[in-house]
Amino acid sequence: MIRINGLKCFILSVYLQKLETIQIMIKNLVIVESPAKAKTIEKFLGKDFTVKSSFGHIRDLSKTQLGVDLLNNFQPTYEVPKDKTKMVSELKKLAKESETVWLATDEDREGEAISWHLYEALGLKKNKTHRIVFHEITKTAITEAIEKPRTIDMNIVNAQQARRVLDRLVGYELSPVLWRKVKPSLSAGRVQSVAVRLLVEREDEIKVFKSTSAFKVQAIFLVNENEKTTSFTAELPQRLKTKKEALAFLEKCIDAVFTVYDIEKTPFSKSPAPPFTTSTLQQEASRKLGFPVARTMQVAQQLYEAGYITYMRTDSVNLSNMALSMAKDEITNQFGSEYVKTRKYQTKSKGAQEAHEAIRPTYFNNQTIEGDGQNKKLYELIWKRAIASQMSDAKLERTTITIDISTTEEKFVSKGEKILFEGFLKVYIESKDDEDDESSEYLPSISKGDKLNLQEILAIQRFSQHPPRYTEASLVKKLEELGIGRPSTYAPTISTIQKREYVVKETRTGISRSFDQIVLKNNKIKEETKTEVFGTETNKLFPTDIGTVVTKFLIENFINILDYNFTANVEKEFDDVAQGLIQWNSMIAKFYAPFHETVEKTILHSEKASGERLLGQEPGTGTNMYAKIGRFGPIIQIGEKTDEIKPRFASMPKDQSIETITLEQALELFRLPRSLGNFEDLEMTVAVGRFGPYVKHDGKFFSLSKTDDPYEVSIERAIEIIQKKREGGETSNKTILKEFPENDDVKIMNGRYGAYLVYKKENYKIPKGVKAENLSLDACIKIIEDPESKSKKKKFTRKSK
DNA sequence: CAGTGAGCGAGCTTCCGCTTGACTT
Repeated sequence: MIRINGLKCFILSVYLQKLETIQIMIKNLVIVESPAKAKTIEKFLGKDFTVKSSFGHIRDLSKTQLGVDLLNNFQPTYEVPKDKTKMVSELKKLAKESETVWLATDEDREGEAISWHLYEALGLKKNKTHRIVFHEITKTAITEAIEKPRTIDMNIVNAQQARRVLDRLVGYELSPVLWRKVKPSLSAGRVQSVAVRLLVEREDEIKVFKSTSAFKVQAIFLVNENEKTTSFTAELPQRLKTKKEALAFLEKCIDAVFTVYDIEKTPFSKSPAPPFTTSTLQQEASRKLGFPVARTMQVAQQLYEAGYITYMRTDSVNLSNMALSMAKDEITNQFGSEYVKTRKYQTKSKGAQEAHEAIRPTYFNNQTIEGDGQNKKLYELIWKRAIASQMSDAKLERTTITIDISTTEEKFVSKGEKILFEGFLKVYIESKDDEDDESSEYLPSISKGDKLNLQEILAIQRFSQHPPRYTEASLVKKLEELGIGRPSTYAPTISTIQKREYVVKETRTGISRSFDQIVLKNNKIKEETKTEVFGTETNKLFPTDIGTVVTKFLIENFINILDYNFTANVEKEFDDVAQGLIQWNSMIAKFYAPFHETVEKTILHSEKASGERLLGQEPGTGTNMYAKIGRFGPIIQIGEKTDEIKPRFASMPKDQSIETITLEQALELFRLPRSLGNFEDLEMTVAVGRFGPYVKHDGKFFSLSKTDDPYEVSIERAIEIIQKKREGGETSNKTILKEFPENDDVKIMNGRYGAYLVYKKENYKIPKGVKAENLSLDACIKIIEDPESKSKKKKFTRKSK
């Protein structure tokens, strides 16, 4: 016994000793921002280095308070957010046990600030802390960085504090003004408000746009070539203003002789586009793959975490030397050395901070990857763009054929392009195959003086187009051009303005319109009127009534914040702070004094902004009817509020707007709620709520289906809906993946976030990597018993009452 | 969360930039 105990003691003491040695064994603790980056770097650095990540910022201003001391030089108060406390205390512990701490966050304003926050929050010691930076994740870059550490640059940190405090002051003072003057829960900010403004002003341009029409004239000629008849198209360079002019021109062409007057060949070359940044990736993925910007970022994040691509939130087009040589090798192997042209690109976008490389494949020899369709497609797009950026120019030749018309001075012109050397187009042409193959104009080999056979001449009425509405991606492009927002915020900004209901993303089909077409064929002129659908907008951003009213209110009262150059101007001052030329708090003071004065003035003197429009009078009573923004969104109001009269209200459906709704449409809305009669001695009423049309009975709600019209639905149908819902019981709208006959307390359900377990009305997470369908009852019970898998119920933050 | 449309009143909403999971029917 004693011996056994002794052995146990011995083992225990060895174990404890080992634990101790492990604890003091951390020589170097390196902290970066992203866990994926930490993993890569750890491999380069070897066992003397432990690499951890901060998961971005670790401290911020309070969410519920201003967090800026207005009476004390705008001194910010930072706190560690709840979801970061655990991670921060772990880092703190590790830092204490380490000989040296290396702060290796990004080399930009935010990165410098993260390092400073780490230094403060972890209580680091000056003599054992180093600040290092690298722009590319390669072994040489990292070892070089370690050889020249520096200290935290407080000027840059202060520039970040200025940025943070300014955004907080603007956002947290402007938003409450909107709550009072427009509608509660709205928001305003340096970035989002300008984004909405762009959409509102584009909509205004479209409203005042007057479409004009002119006739485009096209001739199709037939040519005999290698004993085959081919055709090609030529166009009149100028458009004809009226139908009369078009007719007169075609009449002149009757019996005319068409001769090749001139053939001109001009060589030119095309260069590839630089590799992707966040913004250009979002644009291309939207155009070529139809991805919304949020999806592009989700997929890119997965590619990054899997190690397939470099960091996806970047404003830089720069490639590391290692990447350049890998690309060169890959191009040489695949296409030959004549296709190689190593290029260094310069970032042109305003306010770029270039802490990272451009977005590129980690290894260029992976032309494709394993994974689902979306991941594969996005990866291949990134690969092609990066590879093409390192390839030689394409050499092309443009041919212009001018065709003489014997009966008039005008001449037809035909243009075509021929590729002499593909260069980078080799990579793009391959990708074009699966798209609709828009064959570039083919020009037959003809010579000067040749007579041409006319097949027909077509004069088609064409209309000028209004400026295009923004897509998510084109809005990002515009914001980037203005220097507003950062790679990490483009996608969130787009979703914020939609969440606030300033903007909706929609596909709206155009309207049909008629146009004239005149054809000359076989020396006969034929006139036709045709119809086409024009102006269809697919997945475009449209400003809502709320967005429009809020923007006009902000422009009227806070034009300097809504100014397209506001960000660019303050950025210049942030730069001055970063260089130590000015103090950050005096910069903020200069901004804040007049800004705050305007806020106060607006609260006191400005009228409520509701976008109110008088629609007309209610038939019968002659009472005024208005469309406006109410406390909960757009409404129709009948009558003004006085001491005696309470006006009547109805919410406007989402597809109608204050500006276009008619009196008749508005009156329709007051037919609801509508009583349907009794069922089981209780009244049924039909109305439209937040989740669409419903029947209310006995205090319960029953949704109408999409095919039911709330204005027309019958009493029989309503009863049917109620009974159907009752039969369906509780689980009607949940999908059960698997049940166990031997234990009906346990169920595997399929929810919005994937499969989960239900046991006696409690939910449990299924561990990652486990196929839910294959789980046995025993396995399920094991999961249920594991305290880790119990899903934490989120505290309901909304206060009752 | 299936109404409401004010303001004596209770209490709340909100910004921009860094980062990933956790979220739950």
